[in-house]
Amino acid sequence: MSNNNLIKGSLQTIILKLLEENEKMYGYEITQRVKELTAGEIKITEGALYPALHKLEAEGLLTTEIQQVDNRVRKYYSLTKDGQKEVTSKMSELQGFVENLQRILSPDLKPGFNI
Amino acid sequence: MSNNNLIKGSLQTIILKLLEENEKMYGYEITQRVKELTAGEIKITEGALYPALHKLEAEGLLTTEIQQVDNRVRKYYSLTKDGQKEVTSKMSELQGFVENLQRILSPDLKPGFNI
DNA sequence: TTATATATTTACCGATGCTAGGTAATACAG
DNA sequence: CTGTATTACCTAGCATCGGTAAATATATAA
Repeated sequence: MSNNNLIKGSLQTIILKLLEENEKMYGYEITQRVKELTAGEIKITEGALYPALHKLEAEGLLTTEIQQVDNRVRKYYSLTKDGQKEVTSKMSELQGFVENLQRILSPDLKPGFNI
Repeated sequence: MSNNNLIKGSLQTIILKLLEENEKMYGYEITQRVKELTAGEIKITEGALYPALHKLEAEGLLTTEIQQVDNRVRKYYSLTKDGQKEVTSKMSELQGFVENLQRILSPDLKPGFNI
């Protein structure tokens, strides 16, 4: 689905942040939301997403809850307390990185930046 | 030197952009410049930098020129014409990515963004 | 002489995401 | 009724990218 080699390292942050905003999402929903938000420019592949979700769950940052919808099983993910802390941490890490990237790539301007 | 897993995919862009600005740089110089610009927060490791430089050279985006400085060999890199085109391309790609990241991670604000 | 800074190189490793396939139910078109 | 698309999840194996750590070599300071 995606040929974007830049996502590396930010997928976890994306997942966590979306779950911070939505409280409860299932995998497929996440892929669709990201597609929507970026007008189809970033597509999270299932091969990347599901292993990432499982890893975050194994780390105790997410919990799951299975729901039956039209005879179809849906697995909802939501943040644990550790997960909530981690969002903040990951977000500021990413913000810091983008700021540094800016310092390297745009030597002229050094304004405040928020993400 | 670095534990930043976010650089993935942007190292080439960093190298190319620095060479666009400086016209001629050697490897060690690049690591030091990045360190300076980011107050030591981003450190390009040699194990990442030199292979990347060799790859860019093999792709015809960079050319090299050896200089003797104090009995020490220094390998200067500079952009080829293809390299100059590639900087523009890579920069807008990265900018586009950061914009998309913003749309995902900061659902509130959608201002113009430059990098 | 030992450590530090400059300067380049490379073999091997680890993390992360992608490809491509499987499973399964629903819905719609031919 | 069959094929295709959509929804929804999972995973083995691969590819890419950067990091670790070591080697090599010179100069300089402690």
